[in-house]
Amino acid sequence: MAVTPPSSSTSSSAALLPADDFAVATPAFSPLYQQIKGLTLQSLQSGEWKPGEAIPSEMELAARYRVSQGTVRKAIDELASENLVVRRQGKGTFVATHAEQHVQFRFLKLVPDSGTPGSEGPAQREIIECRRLRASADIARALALRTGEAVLLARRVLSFAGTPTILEDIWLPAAPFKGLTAERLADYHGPMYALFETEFNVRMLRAEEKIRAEAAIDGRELLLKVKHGTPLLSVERTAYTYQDVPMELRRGYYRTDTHHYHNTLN
Amino acid sequence: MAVTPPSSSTSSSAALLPADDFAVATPAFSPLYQQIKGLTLQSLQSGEWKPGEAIPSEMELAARYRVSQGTVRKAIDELASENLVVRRQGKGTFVATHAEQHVQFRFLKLVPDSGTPGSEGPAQREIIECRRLRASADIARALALRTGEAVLLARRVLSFAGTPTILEDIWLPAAPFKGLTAERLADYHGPMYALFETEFNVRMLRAEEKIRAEAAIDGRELLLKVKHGTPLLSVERTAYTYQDVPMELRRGYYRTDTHHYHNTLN
DNA sequence: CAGTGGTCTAGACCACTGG
DNA sequence: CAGTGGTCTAGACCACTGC
Repeated sequence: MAVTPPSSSTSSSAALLPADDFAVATPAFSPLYQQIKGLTLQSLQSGEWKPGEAIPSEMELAARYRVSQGTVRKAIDELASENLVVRRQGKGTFVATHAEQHVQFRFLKLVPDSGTPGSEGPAQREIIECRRLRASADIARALALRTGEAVLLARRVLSFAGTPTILEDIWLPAAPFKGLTAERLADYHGPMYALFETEFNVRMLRAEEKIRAEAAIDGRELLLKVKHGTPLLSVERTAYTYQDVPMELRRGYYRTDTHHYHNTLN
Repeated sequence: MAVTPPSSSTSSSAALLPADDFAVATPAFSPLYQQIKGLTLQSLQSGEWKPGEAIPSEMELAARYRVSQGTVRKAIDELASENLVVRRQGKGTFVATHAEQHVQFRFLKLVPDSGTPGSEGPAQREIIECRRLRASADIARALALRTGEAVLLARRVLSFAGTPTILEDIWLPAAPFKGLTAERLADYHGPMYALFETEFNVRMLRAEEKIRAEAAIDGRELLLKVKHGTPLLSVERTAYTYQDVPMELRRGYYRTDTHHYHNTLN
């Protein structure tokens, strides 16, 4: 079980973790590398290594957990494929970050119809408002809060080449983001998720989107400077941190006259 | 180089493939497993193993290519992660197929707002028309044809629970799909891509989509039974077969009053 | 029970990065 | 040059499937 000297070999099925000697519901065979992955995940979540930093080398981790390098490798492979960690040959393995990541907006799939993503230069941002309020039933459900709990709401417009293109409302649970102000948001240059990492120790790892077509009404036509009733892409995104805990709900309206949402299916 | 007896070891960098002893432009280090992957890809493409069939076991492939099982394993791992092949423990590795795949519509990301995908029962299909015509400039570009080359156009409506929900125009290059008729399409029950596999030996492996919001006009409002000007999701999908050759262009219009496009970001 | 994919090890060497 | 991730091997054993 990864602690025995070189006697016969392997074994695996036994536990490295506390495990379930009692109350076994499912035999639940868990490969060693999955356990290593879980432990590494815990270290990531606990902040033992910060975003952008290197984690210990495969050899070090192998020694720490008393397993072979190959087993650590497989664990880290999975973390890398989930974008929690980035491997760099010859340098090390690094905790993924939304900052300095050559793709500035990892979760934004809106691209210009012509030209490469980012060819329009950086987006101009304008914070319309930033308030603290109580979660309505649907917001609370999306953020796994109770109705009435405190949330922050930021509304902003992103413009490309001077054309307002994205209008979004961003809901955040107030507790983890204590102290976030409109000024802080407005002054920060760089991806919002990078600010969340450095200031609030909140890492967005994964997101789900629900996309619909909706007419520009209720003032959205004014903020995006389109005619009343213009079809817009409605993108509702829930972003999750460790343990699949939702930490952000974003309701965006995208103009699709000069841009489109790009997706790849495998 | 995978052909040497157990002397010292490995080597890899040398070629299993014809390789580049001359005219070396890039040193282009190619790991052995990538070469095995390439060879396996060729076998898949040539039809040596048909969709749904098992490919040789890892041991057999290792013997065939004179490499270790682990190297074959890594090659197949990548093919599996690209959904070209499906592993089933205890049974073998199988060529992926769009038929009998528990997800009936692998590339359709429209799901009902409530209930699980497919909970509405099977979609009703209605072929509106199916014609042979000459490719316009933009269709030709998307399908990597020359303007004026023969293409097939099928227009159909998919309904869920009696509600027309999807209207799509499907363009196919005429040559590979010789003999495809409206009757064949209408009579076939099951995923269209499954029919393509069995009847025309065309496998859709990957697709890209461009999504916009557009108003229902030009008769689309009639086919989808919505008011003129209703916002619809416009989904333009290009599907690719081996070697990234485009084999289908699909322009769909989705109603999003009862359904939404669902996407996961990692 | 044999055959398949899945896990694990120990050790070797290769490719890349930086001092 | 040493250190890191990346490749490859040979061999053992485990888990799952089906006869």
